Amino acid sequence: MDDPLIRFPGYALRRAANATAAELAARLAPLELRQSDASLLMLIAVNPGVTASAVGRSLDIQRANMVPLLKRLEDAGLIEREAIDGKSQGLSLTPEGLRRLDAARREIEAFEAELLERVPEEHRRHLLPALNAIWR
Amino acid sequence: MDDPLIRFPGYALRRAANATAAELAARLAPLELRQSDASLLMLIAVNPGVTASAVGRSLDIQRANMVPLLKRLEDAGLIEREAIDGKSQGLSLTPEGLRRLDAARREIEAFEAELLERVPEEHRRHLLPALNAIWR
DNA sequence: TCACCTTTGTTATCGGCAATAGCAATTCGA
DNA sequence: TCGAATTGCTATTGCCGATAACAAAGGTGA
Repeated sequence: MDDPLIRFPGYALRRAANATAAELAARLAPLELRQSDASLLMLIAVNPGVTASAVGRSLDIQRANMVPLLKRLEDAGLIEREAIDGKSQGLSLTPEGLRRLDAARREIEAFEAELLERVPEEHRRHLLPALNAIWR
Repeated sequence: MDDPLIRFPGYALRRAANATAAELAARLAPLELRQSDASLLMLIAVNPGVTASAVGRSLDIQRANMVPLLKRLEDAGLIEREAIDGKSQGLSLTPEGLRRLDAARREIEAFEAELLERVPEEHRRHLLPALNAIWR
């Protein structure tokens, strides 16, 4: 059937994001991690002691939505929280969190490589800068 | 803070899609349309009499999820359903649906133009083909 | 120092989108 | 014609994100 939508970059963006989200989710599912979990672990790993709200700001996750996320990661024994002052809490990975992140990183690298392979060579180097220009 | 994620096309894809989805939603909200509504109307407009499941296949919306979507559009007086045979139903726009679609189309065109303007000229023409290669 | 504004973490709730499982009715095809 | 596939549907679930409101703590300027 005739599809007038395929000429819209915005539509293509939505479809591409949906498709890849499903694939990444499938890759991370065996590790019992969701995409947001993985990004959180990555960010905490390179910024140990970072505050919850700072991570949220960087990932554009609102404070309110960070709560269940962090709780799950903590319950799973992947992160630790330590009071910085009476108000803020510093986040860090547990050894198990680090192990899980290593596994996740392998999946993510494979996923990203596969994603890039799908786009024709002539367009490949333009993808990241174009996407970043849209939201950064 | 240090962000190791920005080098991942998959992450950029997710962020870009989220950002633009919010913008488009804001543009369509005054028309009381959601993104999925608008794409549905567009598809029905150029394929009058098309079947519900065919639209769903084209947009990758499962049959089960089409039901509330179509019901809302019908309740709003934007589409009509007509039995084709005992099993399928043909979809078409009402006059009001056509008017609403015209308004939506203006918003969408403006949104898409604005989106494209954001990406630097050298990358611009690569965006659509690159995205389509990812999901098509 | 004190009053005020901001930040942080939290609860509770909602909306949009997509997925799964299962069902009844109908149509299609070998 | 009979089994398989298709269609529309109900019900439920999960993920992600948004909003509103709150208490407690920190930061700041007069």
